[in-house]
Amino acid sequence: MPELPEVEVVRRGVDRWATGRAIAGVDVLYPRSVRRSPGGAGAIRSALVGDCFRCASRRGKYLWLPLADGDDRALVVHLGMSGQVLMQPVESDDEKHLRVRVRFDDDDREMRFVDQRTFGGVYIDDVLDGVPSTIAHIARDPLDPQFDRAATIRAIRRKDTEIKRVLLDQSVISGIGNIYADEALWRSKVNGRRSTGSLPASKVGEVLDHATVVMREALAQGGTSFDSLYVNVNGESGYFERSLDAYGREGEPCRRCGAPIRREAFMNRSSYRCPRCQRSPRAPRT
DNA sequence: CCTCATTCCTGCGGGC
DNA sequence: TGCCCGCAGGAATGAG
Repeated sequence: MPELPEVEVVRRGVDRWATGRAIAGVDVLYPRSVRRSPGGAGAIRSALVGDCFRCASRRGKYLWLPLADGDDRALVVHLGMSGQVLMQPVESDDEKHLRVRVRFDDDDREMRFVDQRTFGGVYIDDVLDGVPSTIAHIARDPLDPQFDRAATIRAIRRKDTEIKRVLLDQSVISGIGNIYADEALWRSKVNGRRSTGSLPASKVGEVLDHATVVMREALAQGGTSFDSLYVNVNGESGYFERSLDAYGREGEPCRRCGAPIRREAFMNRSSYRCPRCQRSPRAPRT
């Protein structure tokens, strides 16, 4: 499940291998994957062919590739649940779930958007003030140099809801998904059901800092794996099995206190927490 | 304005 | 052995 670290790995790979190369063609093999693109496959093709990507940018879990000649337009990529971007030799077989292919004039590798569950997609968008218009509502992520920690703490505490919900709210802070939310809460010893109002600003800051650190650590691990030419532009950070303390560890002992990690339903998905380190709030929210 | 449930999708694995 | 069903969850959407 690509969250900020995985998407950043993809960004680095694309930035390195796909920019500056003249685009020869675009094949859309599955229209659903371009459903957010006005004009569909044809519009994507006419926007890209003959142009080239200037660089690869990212905010939260969104990636975009600004066009060099296009008047401030970009190809936006969102990986959703299962999206990958692969740089593949032109002669290699299509992946089973290959959705979009970008071919280049040179003979080097082509860029492939592969997505099994099709929650993700690619689309053309206008760039306004440096950000595609469709992601203007996405807040800056903690790895953004212009991320405003104090303002984010205020924004979180302004919300009248549970802390985990806000961590997942991309309009408040972006890049955090279910996995890193659980990890940050475990490190902070905070139960995700705690209401934002019941947490002092200092504790919210602690959660934020843990989220930042855990994502940096994941990035440091994932960043090494894409160095090969088979650009691991696929969002696998390798962080999963090795270093997670809470997520997916139901029944396994908490690495701090030994109590078995508990899985609970939350927002139509799962939350993992230590029942001893992350006690339930005393009273239900009123 | 704000919060929250619903919806999209398909492979996998457990249970029978 | 094979089928069915639950589960995985990011984020747009519309209801309340």
